[in-house]
Amino acid sequence: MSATADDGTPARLKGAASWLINQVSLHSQRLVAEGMAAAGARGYHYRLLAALEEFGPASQAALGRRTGIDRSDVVAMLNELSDQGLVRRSPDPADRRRNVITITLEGARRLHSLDQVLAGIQDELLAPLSPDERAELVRLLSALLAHHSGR
Amino acid sequence: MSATADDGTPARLKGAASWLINQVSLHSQRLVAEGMAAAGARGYHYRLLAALEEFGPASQAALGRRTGIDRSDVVAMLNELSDQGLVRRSPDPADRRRNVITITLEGARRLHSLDQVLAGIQDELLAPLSPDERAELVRLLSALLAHHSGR
DNA sequence: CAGATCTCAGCTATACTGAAATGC
DNA sequence: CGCATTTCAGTATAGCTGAGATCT
Repeated sequence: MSATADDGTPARLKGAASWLINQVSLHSQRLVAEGMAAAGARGYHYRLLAALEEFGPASQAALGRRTGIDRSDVVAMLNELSDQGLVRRSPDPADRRRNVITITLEGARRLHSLDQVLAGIQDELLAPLSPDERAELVRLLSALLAHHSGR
Repeated sequence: MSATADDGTPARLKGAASWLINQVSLHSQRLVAEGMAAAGARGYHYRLLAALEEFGPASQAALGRRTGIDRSDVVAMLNELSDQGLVRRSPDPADRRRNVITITLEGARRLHSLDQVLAGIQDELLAPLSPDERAELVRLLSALLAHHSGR
């Protein structure tokens, strides 16, 4: 008798899209977390820096909306980023409730180096798929995300 | 000027498979958690009941391997399931380190009702996709999972 | 002795909630 | 006044680690 290393997965789970997505997401999150950690960053940092470079200086609330990061976590992440000199936080003269967050030169440099890290992660994550299959996967997932985030 | 309800997502993120998978997984997890909670259960409960019905009575360690649930969490989940009378925990006479976990009649009944719940969830999750697209998505995700779990 | 099993206590990261302080 | 923004404190969950007790 004795078990082989892996006992096999219940058929019900192997056929369920929800199970598959969650399991693959686990591997994906691990790859991102490890890759970012090796570069001294986090997934959240990348999201925020990307939003800042693409859309320019913004309030914390706008950043949260764009990146899907909770207002509360935006505060903590910007503390870390500004401690590292990657962003600047200054009061908005036009609306004194707000802070204007600006990406620094060093922040942009860091973002571009993280771009390389993330590209490597995509390649590792999608390794078994052909270019056509990768594009198809992105298309299908985008359709799901659009449907569920526009609720 | 002025922001619309949604500020848009950075292009870098929209094109990254890792981001898409994680975002869709978030919706998926929410749907599963809500559906199971409405039926008085949890995702972990379904996984364990499914493994027990498909492979028969098993030790806790084997259950953990089959369902991807940590040994430590298996303990807590089986406490809940046996409190509800859905499984029975008895010492293994052949190996006194082990417990033999058996699904009860009521456990099997519960599993079948959760099958219906989960089918509804798949349908909601994959709503915007055609049957062919759903099959293709499952195929692509299965390939990714096979690649990354066989490391 | 090494190694497997079950259990408990506790940790980390992600995502989120509630409420206060401030300003529009 | 209602509403938005920033901040802090705290919650929930999943996944995981370490260690002890027991047994093969």
